[in-house]
Amino acid sequence: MDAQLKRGVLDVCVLTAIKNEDSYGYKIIKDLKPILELSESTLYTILKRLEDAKMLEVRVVLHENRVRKYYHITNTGLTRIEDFKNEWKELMEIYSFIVKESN
Amino acid sequence: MDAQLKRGVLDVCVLTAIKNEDSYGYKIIKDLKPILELSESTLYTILKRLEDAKMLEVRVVLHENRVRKYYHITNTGLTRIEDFKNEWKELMEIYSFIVKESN
DNA sequence: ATATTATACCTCGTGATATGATGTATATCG
DNA sequence: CGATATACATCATATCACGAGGTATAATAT
Repeated sequence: MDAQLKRGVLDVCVLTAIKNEDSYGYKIIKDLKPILELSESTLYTILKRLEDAKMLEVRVVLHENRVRKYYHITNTGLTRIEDFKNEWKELMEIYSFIVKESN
Repeated sequence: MDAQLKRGVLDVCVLTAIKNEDSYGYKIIKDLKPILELSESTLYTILKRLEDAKMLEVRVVLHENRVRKYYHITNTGLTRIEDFKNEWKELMEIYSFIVKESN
């Protein structure tokens, strides 16, 4: 999938992957795999960005001698998802324009 | 509208604006205004990029002592639009995932 | 025993790209 | 005569996806 098209949905996908149950990087990548392929470097960059933006809160857990960073979505993060849904409506209008003009 | 979400559709919008009738920068901005706001710096950058990618061909015309650059879409440009429509299907699946998880 | 794979994190450099600021020039209208 | 419309262009900046590379432990295969 085109990288440019991905940009608008990537962070919302990550937020969605965390929304119903706290999760951590490695698991998020596996969970999203059927929906959207994303590399570790991409994901960890996004997680950092979302944490800085206070859309996620982090909790470090030791699991079988390995560090796991569990992320929890905040209200700001939930708002981001809702905002996206509204932006999607605008995007649908743009798509309609493209299809309409194509024949 | 979020700049990141725009990125995936901007070039295809410009191609669509030119598709049925050759057009030029200034006119494209005005034509797209109801659909999508884009600045001159953005548009001219995109036109240059699409021309470099052989998706557009340019023809310079003198109109009332002012230079106009008319752009014509190529087969490569038309293919880009069709490719976008297929990518849109993938994007719809991602959107479905986001909505489904948000119940 | 040793090599590979899975789990789990991270950073750095690069390339693509949207956009504001700024610049040039002509025509028209108040 | 000044403002606005028409019409082009470039540069610097900021954002961001992603490959390449790094660290470390546990489980599985050879």
